[in-house]
Amino acid sequence: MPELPEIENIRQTLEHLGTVGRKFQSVELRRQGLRTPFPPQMSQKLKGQTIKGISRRAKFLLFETEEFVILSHLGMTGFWRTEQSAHYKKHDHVIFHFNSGPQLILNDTRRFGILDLLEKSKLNKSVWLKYLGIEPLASDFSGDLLFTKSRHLKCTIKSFIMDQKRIVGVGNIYASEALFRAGIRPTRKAMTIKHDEANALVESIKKVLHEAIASGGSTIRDYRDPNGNQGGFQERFSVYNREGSSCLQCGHPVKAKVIVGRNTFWCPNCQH
DNA sequence: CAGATAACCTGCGTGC
DNA sequence: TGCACGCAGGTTATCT
Repeated sequence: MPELPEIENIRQTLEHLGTVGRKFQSVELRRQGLRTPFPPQMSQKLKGQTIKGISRRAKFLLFETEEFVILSHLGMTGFWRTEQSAHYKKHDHVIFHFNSGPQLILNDTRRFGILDLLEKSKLNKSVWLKYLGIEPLASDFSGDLLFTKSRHLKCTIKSFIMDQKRIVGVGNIYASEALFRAGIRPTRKAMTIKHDEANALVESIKKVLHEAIASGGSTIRDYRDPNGNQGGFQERFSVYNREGSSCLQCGHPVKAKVIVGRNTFWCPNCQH
């Protein structure tokens, strides 16, 4: 489900809801795990710990306490929501109970998500974060960098920008959208991207991610922020999910094709 | 070894 | 109405 803009939106919404400062009473695990087993002794370890901050790395949400970091990846269908009463829904797998304020509930239909607990000092060495690439919204993510890193690579430019070992946070929606804005076909080999195209692509990635964050992310089916609100960026897709419809820029029909296992959309007239 | 594909899991829309 | 099939925001184990 969620790519960088959705995770960032969840992070900001949780902050606005006053999650920072809450103290854990218990953690209720309603099954053994998701994609991986839940960490042992989670409730015992977190009891009495206070959430000091909520940050994001790639598509991971990180809840920091005095001693630990709770690491949450939402896979395809995961989301967090707050709930005043103990009224649970199907696929509510984890409930954070605090000393005050609403409960925080992790719901994940397909269970592709991850929830882990790490000692603070072991965070950066953890297998989850160790191999992650550069943050696309960081100032050192530049056209120069993308150009240099993509030389001699035979993979498509689409799979390049979606590879979390290289660039983090860009998933299937924003890959198509960024390539459209940059005028680059997703089928191009990464090694054929010219220097000025690399510059345009990096600018497009940053811009599309910023715009998506500002409009609350994209809701295709499951995504909700912790208040239960849908995103708004799906109404502003240029190409994603628009196969056969007219390109908003030139009127040509939008094409679709599966690339590295994911459906991919582009305008054959605007993108070269 | 880089790159492509299958598998993990549930639900929903489509077409017969 | 029912059922089979394909497809969905991600990642990784397994192939070629």
